[in-house]
Amino acid sequence: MADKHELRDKGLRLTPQRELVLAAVRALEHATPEEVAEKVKQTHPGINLSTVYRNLETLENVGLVQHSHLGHGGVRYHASTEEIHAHLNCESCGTIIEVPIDATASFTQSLLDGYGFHTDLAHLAIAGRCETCFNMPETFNKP
Amino acid sequence: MADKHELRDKGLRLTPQRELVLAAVRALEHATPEEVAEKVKQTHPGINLSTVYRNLETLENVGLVQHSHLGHGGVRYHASTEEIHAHLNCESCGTIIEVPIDATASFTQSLLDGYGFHTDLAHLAIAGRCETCFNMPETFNKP
DNA sequence: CACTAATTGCGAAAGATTCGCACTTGCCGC
DNA sequence: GCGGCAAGTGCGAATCTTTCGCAATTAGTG
Ligand SMILES: [Mn+2]
Ligand SMILES: [Mn+2]
Ligand SMILES: [Zn+2]
Ligand SMILES: [Zn+2]
Repeated sequence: MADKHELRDKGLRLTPQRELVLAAVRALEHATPEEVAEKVKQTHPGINLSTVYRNLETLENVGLVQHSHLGHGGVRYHASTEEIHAHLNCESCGTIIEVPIDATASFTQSLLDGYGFHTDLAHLAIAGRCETCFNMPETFNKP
Repeated sequence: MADKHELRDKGLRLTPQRELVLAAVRALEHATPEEVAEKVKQTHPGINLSTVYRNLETLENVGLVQHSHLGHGGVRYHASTEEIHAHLNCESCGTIIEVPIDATASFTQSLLDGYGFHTDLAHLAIAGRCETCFNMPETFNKP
């Protein structure tokens, strides 16, 4: 559960909705706002989807959660942790593989050297096919 | 402009709308369906947005255009060329830097070796900040 | 030129996210 | 503890983007 103080410490009011949204993001890993709402409804059935959206934005502003774009679907939220990671998103089965950011360091460095580009690999996923799906071409969903 | 035969050669009917959509994608580079429609309207004001969407899909199915996701905004289409490229998308100013795919080969190889993941860097952009925007923090648009 | 299937235009529908606004509630000071 | 007020919530409507159904049009074929 969300520690009572971490929200207050960020200057946020402590509401049941806000606590539950944060807890849901932590529990679900890479959840859409819709999925977060679904989870929160288990404990607080009356919560409104707007409230979920607003709290996700608020929690992101204070750094407790982050969003990323995994591809066709909508935005997904995950809890901020000390270990930043990139997402490898299989476009056939939707599996997400997390890659520690230092496994990508030489690549991002080369983009900096070659193009002056400061890469944020956490924000957008890297698309592709996982091993399993790659070996079953008939399952290829159109990206 | 679009060569009359290339559409027929793909088994597609040659309609003014279809030709103009293809020409617009080629002229615009990384355009949204909306932008494509806007461009086509200069020559063919009556074109319907649905027709643009349908033609983009059709042209993609025969390989003449491709879409990619640059981030928050919607899908963008560009003409298929022999040189596949990844997109570096500056989240502040929207600039897109194209990176030849072989500049990314050692990275994608490392994802294959480490995770069995077959990467398609053309489909989703790589987010970050261009040199200019990186040096003017006040311009940071929220991603 | 006539026929048929593909394509188009149009309006409505669907899905995702945002907004306006009146009502409620957490929090601060007294 | 209590009151006041700004922050937060619920609700419904508005937006924005993309898709669909269907009747009318049109490209391609012979
Ligand atoms: Mn896609
Ligand atoms: Mn984003
Ligand atoms: Zn997969
Ligand atoms: Zn920039």
